[in-house]
Amino acid sequence: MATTPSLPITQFSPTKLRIDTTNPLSLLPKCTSLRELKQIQAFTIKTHLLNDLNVVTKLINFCTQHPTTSSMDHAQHLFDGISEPDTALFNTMGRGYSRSKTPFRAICLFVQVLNSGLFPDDYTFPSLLKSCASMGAKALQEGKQLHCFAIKFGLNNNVYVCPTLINMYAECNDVDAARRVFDKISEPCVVSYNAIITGYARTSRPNEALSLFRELQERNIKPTDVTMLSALSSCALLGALDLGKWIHEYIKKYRFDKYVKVNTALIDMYAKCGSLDDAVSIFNNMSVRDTQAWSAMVVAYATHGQGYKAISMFEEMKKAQLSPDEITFLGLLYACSHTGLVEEGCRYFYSMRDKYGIIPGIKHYGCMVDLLGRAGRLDEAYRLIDELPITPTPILWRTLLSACSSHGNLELAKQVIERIFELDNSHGGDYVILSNLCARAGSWEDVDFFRKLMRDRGAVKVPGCSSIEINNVVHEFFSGDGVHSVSTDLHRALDELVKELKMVGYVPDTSLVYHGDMEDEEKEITLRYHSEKLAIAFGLLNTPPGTTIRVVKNLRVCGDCHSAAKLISLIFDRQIILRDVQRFHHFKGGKCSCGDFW
DNA sequence: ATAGGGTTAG
Repeated sequence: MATTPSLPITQFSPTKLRIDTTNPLSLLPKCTSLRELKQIQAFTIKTHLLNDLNVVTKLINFCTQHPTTSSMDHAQHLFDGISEPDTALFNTMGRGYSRSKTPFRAICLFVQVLNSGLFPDDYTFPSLLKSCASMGAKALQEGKQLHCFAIKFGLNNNVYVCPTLINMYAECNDVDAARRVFDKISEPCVVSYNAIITGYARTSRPNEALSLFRELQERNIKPTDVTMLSALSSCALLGALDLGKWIHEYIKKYRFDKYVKVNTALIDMYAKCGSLDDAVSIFNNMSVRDTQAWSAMVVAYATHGQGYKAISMFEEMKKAQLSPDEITFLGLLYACSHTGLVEEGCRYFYSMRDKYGIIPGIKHYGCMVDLLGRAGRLDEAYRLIDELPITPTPILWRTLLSACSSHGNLELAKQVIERIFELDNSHGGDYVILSNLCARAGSWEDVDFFRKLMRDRGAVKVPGCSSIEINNVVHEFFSGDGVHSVSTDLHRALDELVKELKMVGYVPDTSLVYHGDMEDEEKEITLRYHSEKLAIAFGLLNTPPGTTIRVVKNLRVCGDCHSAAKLISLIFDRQIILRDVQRFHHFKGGKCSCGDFW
């Protein structure tokens, strides 16, 4: 492979290049390395220019463009040599700190600016606010103080400061504050729109994101590639396939498909909206694919239950000379755990650090707990969490709790729920799992104990909700809708449906119903009006025969609904694609893509 | 010398 030879020192000789020796800075645009910069700097010393603030600022700016440890050290050295820096110099140095991911230093520098009696200007705030944003919620206080200073110096309405303010609040987990800043702008530009739309998309508020996306179009403001990313991610959150397709058309029309990131967001949107085929075709048509695009495909195959394809994507990616990142590994480990490939999963987990130098994060450990737990290696999973180098989250224990539940291990489940309660006792779902486990073991006193505990602590279970999009309208159904109200056409249709299912061998699994003191018939009705059954029945009634039914559920699919969906796909010859909170289930011809392993 | 960014366990 040919490498670009580094420029020989002589090339910087002013006589050979006939360069104005009084202006060594004219060499800066051609400068490509820190070594060359130091040579230019040598000239500035010769010509007594190194005390010129403007010159030093330019040298420092060069060092901070693509910061490395040595270039930042050099910038610091240059900065320290100046006795009376001006605002511009402070700004440049501060931006360097922000870029080199040392946000705290950037903020300390701002304090120096104020103490020196200098005035911050419109260049001062963007990088400082970005520093706060990069630290997340823990920097909200600092961010608010900077906001106050921006107001004090009359810069809060500046066209460059506004979007960073919005972004800072959004990244520091206060999207509503971000919105208040946005709403005060009289004529928001597309960057401010992007900042707030992205904030909503990232905090799982897709409806607000999309309504601002519509507002932007009504105002005839031209969206950018960044707008497309957030709009697509909102569709992905909602599972809104039709809207996603519309945005895809829009992207093609305005040529946003030349951006790799937009294509990656399209892959993710199609995968999350249940159309794996479309995701694959976007990927196949991409001319340039980066690590992120490959990762999106690994995740897509994994969540659709095609573990082996996810793994082969990973192998092909390596052949394409791209290195996996932490997200690629999440997808890969996820694929292994949902396909039951325990040994492979462990091997990949260890190779992360040993071969690729990626330190496993809390989510990777989560995958490992799931992997071992599903395989019934519950004690190993428990030990893994207990010996974690990082503080476990309740989610990690909850993963193990659901493994205990599927393996019927009440003893361990009781230990695990204690560990969960140490961290969070407000999650109704945990009590329900325990109480159901106790019911299955016939331990009715324990059932009452956990039910009472849940009531006393005011812990609530999120109600199950399933939605289905038909002709651009999203219909939502809640679990138990109609159990106590007058029956409608939908309920009558569902009653008929259950009769038909029973004829082909369906037996309602009432052991999954939580309310222990109900009569069996009552339990069966509760089960019958589960949100996913209501949504599927609605889809059967309102779409032409043979159409695929796509349902999105907010929780994990219930076991009884899963059996029912398999039978429905068989007797009505319909494909049903159900997205639950963690994965996809493709029902076809009486079978599910998850192989009943979820 | 100035802004906004997709993929993330259950």
